Amino acid sequence: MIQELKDNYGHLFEKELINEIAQVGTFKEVPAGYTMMAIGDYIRGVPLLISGAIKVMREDKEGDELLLYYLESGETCSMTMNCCMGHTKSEIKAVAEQDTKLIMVPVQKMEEWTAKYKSWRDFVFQSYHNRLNEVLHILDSVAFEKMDQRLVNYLKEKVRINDSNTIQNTHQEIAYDLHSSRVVISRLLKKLEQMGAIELHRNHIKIIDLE
Amino acid sequence: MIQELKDNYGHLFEKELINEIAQVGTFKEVPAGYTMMAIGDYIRGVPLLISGAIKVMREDKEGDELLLYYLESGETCSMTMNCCMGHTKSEIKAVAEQDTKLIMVPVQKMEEWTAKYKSWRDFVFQSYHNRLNEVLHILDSVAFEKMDQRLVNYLKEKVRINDSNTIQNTHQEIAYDLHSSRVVISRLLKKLEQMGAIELHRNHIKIIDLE
DNA sequence: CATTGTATGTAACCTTTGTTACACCATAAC
DNA sequence: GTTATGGTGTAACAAAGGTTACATACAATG
Repeated sequence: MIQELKDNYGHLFEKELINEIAQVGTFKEVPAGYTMMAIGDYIRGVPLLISGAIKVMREDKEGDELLLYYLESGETCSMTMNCCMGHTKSEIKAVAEQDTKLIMVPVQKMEEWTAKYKSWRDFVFQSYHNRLNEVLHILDSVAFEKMDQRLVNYLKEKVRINDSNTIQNTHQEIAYDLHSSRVVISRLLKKLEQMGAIELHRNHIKIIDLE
Repeated sequence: MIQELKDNYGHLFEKELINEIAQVGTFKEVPAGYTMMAIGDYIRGVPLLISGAIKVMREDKEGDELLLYYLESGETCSMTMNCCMGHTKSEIKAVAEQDTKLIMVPVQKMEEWTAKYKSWRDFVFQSYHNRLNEVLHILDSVAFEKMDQRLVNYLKEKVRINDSNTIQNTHQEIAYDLHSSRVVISRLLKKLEQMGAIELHRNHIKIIDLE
């Protein structure tokens, strides 16, 4: 575990902090598709990602979903901290986008380290900073852009996160992420195909050129 | 200034911190409607609100706006901190909703106090926590609700912030805040009037009962 | 009182998005 | 093979919201 911590967090944390994390943290491996947190869950710990990616979503009362952002290696979940601080339940849902390795740190340590280590403090602030910006960008997207542009952004981000030009999703799954309907997404995807930007196949989409 | 700090922040900060703030902070008074920050501005300091309220907005490239939330007394602007940390320009616009009194603290002090005072640390985290939640609620609203419901939410919030059942705005101004068009807002307001929820007048709206 | 500028009301129309319905096709299960 | 299941394509329609256009009303000013 120490080695993985050094590889992914060595440039962020001082040696003593790395050691403390190694002592109290527990290593976890979760498969793609695994639901790591649901709305209303109580928070047990703060995750530090080693590899893979986690998809973070918002949900309304009717169970409608909206993709917020992805967490990648070297990142943590501000929302989790958010909940710990407020001693409230989770307001988001988190699902492994890929097979993911991470270290869970008990929440009590958070405050202790915040006082003790400048590097931890900076990390937590930076994390809040990043998350706030990402939520703002999603808000921009939902408020100011039309569905065709949102779909293109979505596909680009998928390509980046999974580092592959093939997107392994059904139209229905994409519709859930964008909080739209399958028919609308199929329609817009078909338009993109006719423009030569993508190729449609059953259960996967090949990205040619989203310019 | 000390007295105002004690009144509004005495329950949050220890005496030494209050004294430090009083030493380095500058007291400001801004009239309703004053633009305190525009997109792209560099940040000079962190504001601590004493009285009044500040409207925080997002803007896209075309200059279209969207109301994010209001800052009230005892609150600060995480976005500002956000920008200080990243040494980036402002991503939001801030306009005084009412005549507002506040204290500006130079950004350099922020990091110093974060190490020195637990109460300041807690305040900053709490502030991030609140802002993140507010942005999430706006996102919920934009993503999951229709314009009629968003309008009702908007009117309710206006009543709360200004502590008055009369809203001093034109339909056009409301349309800007909700990123809609004047005609749509007039249409929906008229519907609310016919339902007996509000009374429409030139330049102001009287709220009767939004249930 | 006449003029001007701004706020509001309303109709007609268009675009985007969502809904329903159904056909067709690929794959896996039998 | 046949059947069942789930994914995709498409048409027809509905609803929400945005746009254009214009009438009207109010208030401030000269």
